[in-house]
Amino acid sequence: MEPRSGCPVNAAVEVLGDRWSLLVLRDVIFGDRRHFRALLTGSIEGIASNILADRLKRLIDAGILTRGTAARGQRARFSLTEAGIQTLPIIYALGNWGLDWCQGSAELRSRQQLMRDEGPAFIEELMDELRVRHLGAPPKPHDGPGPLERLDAAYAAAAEEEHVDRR
Amino acid sequence: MEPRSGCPVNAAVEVLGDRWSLLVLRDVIFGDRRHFRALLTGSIEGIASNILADRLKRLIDAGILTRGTAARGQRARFSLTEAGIQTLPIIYALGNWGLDWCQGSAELRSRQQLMRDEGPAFIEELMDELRVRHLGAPPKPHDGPGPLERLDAAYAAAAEEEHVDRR
DNA sequence: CAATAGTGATTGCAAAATGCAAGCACTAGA
DNA sequence: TCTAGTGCTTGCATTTTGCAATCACTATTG
Repeated sequence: MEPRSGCPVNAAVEVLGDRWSLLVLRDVIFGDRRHFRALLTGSIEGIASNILADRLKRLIDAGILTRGTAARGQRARFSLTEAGIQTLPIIYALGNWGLDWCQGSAELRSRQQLMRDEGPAFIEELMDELRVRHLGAPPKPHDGPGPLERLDAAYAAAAEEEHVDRR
Repeated sequence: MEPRSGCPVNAAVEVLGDRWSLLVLRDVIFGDRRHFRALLTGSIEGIASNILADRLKRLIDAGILTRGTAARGQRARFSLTEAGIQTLPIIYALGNWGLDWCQGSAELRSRQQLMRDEGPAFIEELMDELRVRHLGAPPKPHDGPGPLERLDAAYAAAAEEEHVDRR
C-alpha cells in the first residue's frame, strides 16, 4: 500500500483514519480489553466480527498492536506497542473535542472529563501505566490508585449518580 | 444519523473518523485553502471531486465549517467555526504521531516539526490566528510573523534545503 | 456574439468496504 | 458425546470510494 503523500498527518490517517480502528484502540486502552471476544462483545458501538478481525490485523501490520502466541481455538492476547501507546494523545484529543461539541451520556463522558481536569501529566502517567501493562515495563512508584483505576472509579461514580437520578 | 453510543470519542469519530475529512481540515488550516477548486487541485493526496464535495457538506452539517454565500457559478468561501478550529489539537496529535512512527518527506514534515519544537503555546497562538482569519476576531498583538507565516517559512526552508541537496 | 476559462458540483460505472448473521474448525471441560 | 468457548470466515446486500467525464452556471475576451 503506497502512501498518497509524505505528510505526517496523511501517514497517520492512513493507519488510524478510520473510526473502527480508533474505537478498537480506545477499548484496548481504556477498557483494558485484550482478547477478541472481549472486544467484540464489549463494543458499545456494536462492531461486526469481520470488521474487528480486519482492524486488528491492520493494527498489527502497522506495528501498533502485537498478538501473543496462541494455538488455534485458544485465546490470544493483544498488546499495545510503544507506537500504540503513543496513539493516546490522538484518542484523548478526539474525546476532548467530543466533550465540547457533541452530546453524550454523563457516564461515558466521565473518563474524558477526569483526564481533562487532571491535565497533561495524567496522560503521561497513563502512558506509563500502559507501558507496565502492555510492555512489561517496571512500575514507577506512585501513591494511591493508578490512572486506569481512577478512570474506572470516575465511570462507576457517574454510573451510580445516573442510577440515583433515575429513582 | 443516530450515534452508536454516547461516548465522546465515538461522537468525534463519527464526525471526523475518516481520512478525507481530516485531510480536508488539514488543508483548510495549514494550507489556507478556502475554496473548492483550491482544495481539489491543491490536494497532494489527490482527493476526488465527489469525495471533496461530500466531505465539505458533512463538515458543514456537523458545524465544523461554514460556507459563504455565493451564487451558482461563483466561488464560495469556506470558513472554520470555533468547533472547526478546535479540531487543531486532533490534527496536531495525528501529525505528531506520524512524525515519530511513519516515514515522510522532510519538506512535508517541517511544519509538524516546528509545531512540536515550539510547544503548546504555539498551538494556542495558531488557534487565535485561525479565529482572526476565519471568524473575524480582532487580532492579538504579537511581535514578528504569525504562526502560519512561520509554518510556511519552515516549509519553504525545507524545500530549499531539499533542492540544494539534490544538486 | 462566440469561445474560453472558471465555478461547484453531478454522473455512470467498477471496485472496495461495510455490516449482518450464520457458520466453520478448532480446544477444553463436563 | 455434548456444550461452551476460541477467532475468525463466509454469503450476501448495501454503502462508499475513486476515476473521469459532464453539467449548468458565471465572467471575460476577441
